[in-house]
Amino acid sequence: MTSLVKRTAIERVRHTVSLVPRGKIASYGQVADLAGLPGRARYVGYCLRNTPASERLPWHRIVRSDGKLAFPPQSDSAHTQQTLLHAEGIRVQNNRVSISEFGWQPDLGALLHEIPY
DNA sequence: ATGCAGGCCCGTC
DNA sequence: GGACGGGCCTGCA
Repeated sequence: MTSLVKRTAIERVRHTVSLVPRGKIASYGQVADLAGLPGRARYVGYCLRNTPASERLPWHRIVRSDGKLAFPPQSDSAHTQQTLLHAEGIRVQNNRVSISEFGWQPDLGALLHEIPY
């Protein structure tokens, strides 16, 4: 299953996002770094926006570096994201989550096995 | 804490 | 080519 040939950037991004475990969150920049695309946080946002729901990516586990959700507080998307996070036991208050509490801290050694970048 | 200006890099027009 | 904007980030006021 662990294909070592995830070439295109968008596939790398999607793959990396898919590795974020339930109940944890990661930032756009973090995903970009892990995907071997340092400095391209915005690109990660672009990818998620353009990823069809059929991909079943845990897009809701991706937030800004300060823990805030990337959507306007009252938007449908923000509401959906909050609901999904809540369902995983992640508390969302004032449109933000606690990085220290829920931030994903991957084992880089193990990741090297998943993401050879 | 909150806001904003740059800077970043890619995709689209 | 050039211009513009984006589910961003960092630094500084």
